[in-house]
Amino acid sequence: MRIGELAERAGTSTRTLRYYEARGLVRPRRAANGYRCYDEAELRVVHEIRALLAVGFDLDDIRPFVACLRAGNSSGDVCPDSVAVLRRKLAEVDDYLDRLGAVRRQLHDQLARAIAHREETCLRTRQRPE
Amino acid sequence: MRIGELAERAGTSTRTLRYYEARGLVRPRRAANGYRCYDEAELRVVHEIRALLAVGFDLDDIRPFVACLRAGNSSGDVCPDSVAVLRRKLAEVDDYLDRLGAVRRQLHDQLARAIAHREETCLRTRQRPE
DNA sequence: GGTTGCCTTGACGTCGGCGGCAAGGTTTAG
DNA sequence: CTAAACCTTGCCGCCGACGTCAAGGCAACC
Repeated sequence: MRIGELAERAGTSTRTLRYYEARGLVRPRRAANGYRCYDEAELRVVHEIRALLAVGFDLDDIRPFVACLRAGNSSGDVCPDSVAVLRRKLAEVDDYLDRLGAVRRQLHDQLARAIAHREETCLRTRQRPE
Repeated sequence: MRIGELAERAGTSTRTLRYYEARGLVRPRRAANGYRCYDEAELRVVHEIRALLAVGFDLDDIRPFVACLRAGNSSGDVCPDSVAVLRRKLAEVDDYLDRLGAVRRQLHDQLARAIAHREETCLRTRQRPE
């Protein structure tokens, strides 16, 4: 299939597919006229890329998964390199969750104090005669 | 004080201070020779900016806090606009925490399945003679 | 032959918070 | 007089995943 059809079936743009190719993630054959020519397997690859991007991976991290799929595995997750990336990403997410939790607590406290201060000021203002 | 001293006392760079000025967050007077001239209050402002940036705010969100400080309040948090931003940011963080939690669960499951699959394959390989 | 709709490569724009450099002016100390 | 250490404005670079032209080639249909 050509690039337009793949883009539509994968729910993305032709620009995106060319970008993935430039980054070495997708390798279409070329027709005699120079047109890119993708087989069905590439649809699967593009879906894998999109799914991992949506989870927060960058394209470099996704490379092992694509290689794993290309090696004939039913899932891109099962190869050692992929598992290593999954472990690392999980650790990164855990880390980020911690920091974001701390941020949440700080924001919450900051907000609570601000509101408390406003209540106080409001009371004092009402007490003050005119 | 001049820009170099403020930068050092605030723990940042002169480039950063000029950037904040370009974004309208800091307004130094100018000396006769054109040099920027900051008073003590600006140090406080810069600290406020830095603290909020560290929490994940962008410069536009920080503007109300700076205005609040400049209005003479002891904290940049207590003005209505600041409180509104705090509320919104807290909601955004909560939202992001939810999504990141979902991502974490997906990564965890994905990793577990990949490892399980590898165990299985490993067993089958050992069973197969030679 | 002309139009339409694919396709190609190439190159610049986006967003945010700066870093870094260039080319020059100012002030102070020696 | 000169060097050092400030300061000024201005402009390009960065990162990542693309969007958005521009200029042109190819294929199919009327």
